[in-house]
Amino acid sequence: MSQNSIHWFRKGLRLHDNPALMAALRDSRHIYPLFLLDPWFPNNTRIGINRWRFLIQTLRDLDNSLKDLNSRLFVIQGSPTEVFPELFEKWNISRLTFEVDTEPYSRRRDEEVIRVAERCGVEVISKISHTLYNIDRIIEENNGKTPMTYVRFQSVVAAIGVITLHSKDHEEHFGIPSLEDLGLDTSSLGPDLFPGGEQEALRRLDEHMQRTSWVCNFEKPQTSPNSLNPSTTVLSPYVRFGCLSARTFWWKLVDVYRGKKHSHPPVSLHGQLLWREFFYTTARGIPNFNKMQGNPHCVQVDWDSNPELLSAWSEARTGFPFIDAIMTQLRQEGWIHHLARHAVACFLTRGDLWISWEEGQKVFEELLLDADWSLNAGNWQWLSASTFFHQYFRVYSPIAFGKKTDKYGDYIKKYLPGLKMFPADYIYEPWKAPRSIQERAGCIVGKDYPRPIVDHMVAHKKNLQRMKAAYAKHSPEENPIEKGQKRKAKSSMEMPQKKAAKLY
DNA sequence: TGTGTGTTGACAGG
DNA sequence: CCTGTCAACACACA
Repeated sequence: MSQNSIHWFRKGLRLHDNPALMAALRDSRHIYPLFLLDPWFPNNTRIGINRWRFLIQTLRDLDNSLKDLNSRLFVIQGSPTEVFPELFEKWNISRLTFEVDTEPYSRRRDEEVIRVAERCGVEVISKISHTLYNIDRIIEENNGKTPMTYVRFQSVVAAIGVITLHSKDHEEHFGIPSLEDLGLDTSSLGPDLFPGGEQEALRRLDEHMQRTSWVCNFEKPQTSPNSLNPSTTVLSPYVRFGCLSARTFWWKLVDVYRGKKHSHPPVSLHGQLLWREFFYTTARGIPNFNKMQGNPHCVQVDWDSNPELLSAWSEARTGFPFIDAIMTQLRQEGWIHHLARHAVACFLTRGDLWISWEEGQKVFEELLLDADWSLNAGNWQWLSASTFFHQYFRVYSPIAFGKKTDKYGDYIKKYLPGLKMFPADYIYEPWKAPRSIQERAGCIVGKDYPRPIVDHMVAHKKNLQRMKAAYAKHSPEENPIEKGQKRKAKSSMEMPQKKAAKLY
C-alpha cells in the first residue's frame, strides 16, 4: 500500500527524535513536510522580531535538511481548517501526522483539524515527542489532580517510569518567507547570538555535553544571572521550538552522568528538563493558567494599573541599573538568565512596582526567544508568589542581589554603557554618588540616567503588607471562615511552643 | 492535625 | 564560609 502523507510541523521543528514524522514516512509514496504560518499566532500572541528571526532561521535549516533527503519544506500562510481541505484534495492525501501539543489553543486547533480530516477521509496520527512524558497521564496518575509541587510531580513521574526515546532515524515548492516578506519591521533586530535551527541546536548540545565535569556539577542556583557570557546552556529556545528534542537532551545527559557522581533534580540539568515538564503539566491541568482571574490556584491580588511604571520597567528606565541592564539584554538579545528573570519579575510585581504578573508575562512573551506559553505563565505565577511559591517575604533586592555575582558591575556596564565610568561603589546605586563623581563619570542622574522610580526599602515593606492581606483573603478550596480560625489557632499556640522547644 | 519542607532573599554576626 | 533571624507562606505526608 502506498499513501500520500502530510507531516505538519508546528513545534518539533527537527528531523531527529520525531516519531510523527516517522509515521508519515511509513509506506508513503509521497510525503509533504508542511509548516503553516497560522495567523492566529500573530493576531493573538506577541512575537518580537528576534523570535521571528529564530523561527525563519529554523525553517530554513529544516528545509536544508529535507533537501538532503530529496524533499522540501512547504510553508503556507493560512489557518489550518481552511488550508487542509484544499491540500488534502490537491495532493491526494490519505494521512496526516503531527506532534501532540498541550497548549489550550493548540488543543482546540487540533481537535478541529481532526474533524476536518475525518470528513475528508484522511487518517490522523499524532505522537508525543515535545515532552518527556505523556502530560495527561501524569495528571491521571495523580488521581486526576494537578501536582502542585515539584516534589509531588517527581514522585508521580517516578511511578510512571522511564521515558523512551524514539529511534533515530518534488514538484512545486512553497518557499520560506523572509522577515521582509512577512511585512515585519526589522529595524530593532538584535545581534544574532542564538541562531535558530536543528543543526545549531545539536551543535550546541554537543558542545555543552563535552564539558562533562561542568555537566555533572551543574547546580542551577549556583549559576550567575549577570555573567558577561551566559552561565547556562541557552538551549531553551531550541527546546521551545523543538529544534532540540527534550528527550534527546535527557538521554545525552544520562550518557554523561553514567558512572560519575553528579548533581540531581531539582538543581541538575535533568532537573531543569523536569521543571519544564512540571509547568507543562500544571498548565494542562489548571484552568485559565495564564490569568489570575478564574485560575483557582492563583492568589487574587489587587495589583495596581500603572502604565508609566510598567513602561519604565519594560523599556529599561527604572533607574536601578541591575534591573535596566537585564531588561536591555532581554530586548536586544532575546535571552536572560533564569535568576535575572527572577530579579526583574519580583521587581515588577510583589517586590517594588506592584504591577500584575500578567503584564510581565506579555513583555516576556514578546521578547524571549524561548517564550513558552506554559513555562512563562508558570514562572510568572511562581515569582509573584501567586501560585506554587508562597514565601512572599523573600524579596529580591534590585541593589544587593546582583552584587553577589558581579561585585564591580561589569554586566551593568556592558548593557548600560552610559554608566561605564561609574566607580564600583556606586554602580548599583548611581543616585547615591556625589555630584562630583557623577560629573566625572559623565552621567548625571536625573538627566543622563533616570532617578530610581521607587524607593525599594519603602515599596517592598508596603508590598509585604499588601501580600499579607491578599493571602488572608485567599482561600483556594476551603471555606474562608474555617481557614481564618485555623490560622488564628496556629499563630497563638504554635509559635511559643517552638521557641520554648528551642530554648531547652 | 501537627510537622517538615520548599531549586535560586537580605542581612548581621561569627 | 557558615549560622540564625526577620516574619511568615502553603503543600504534602504521617
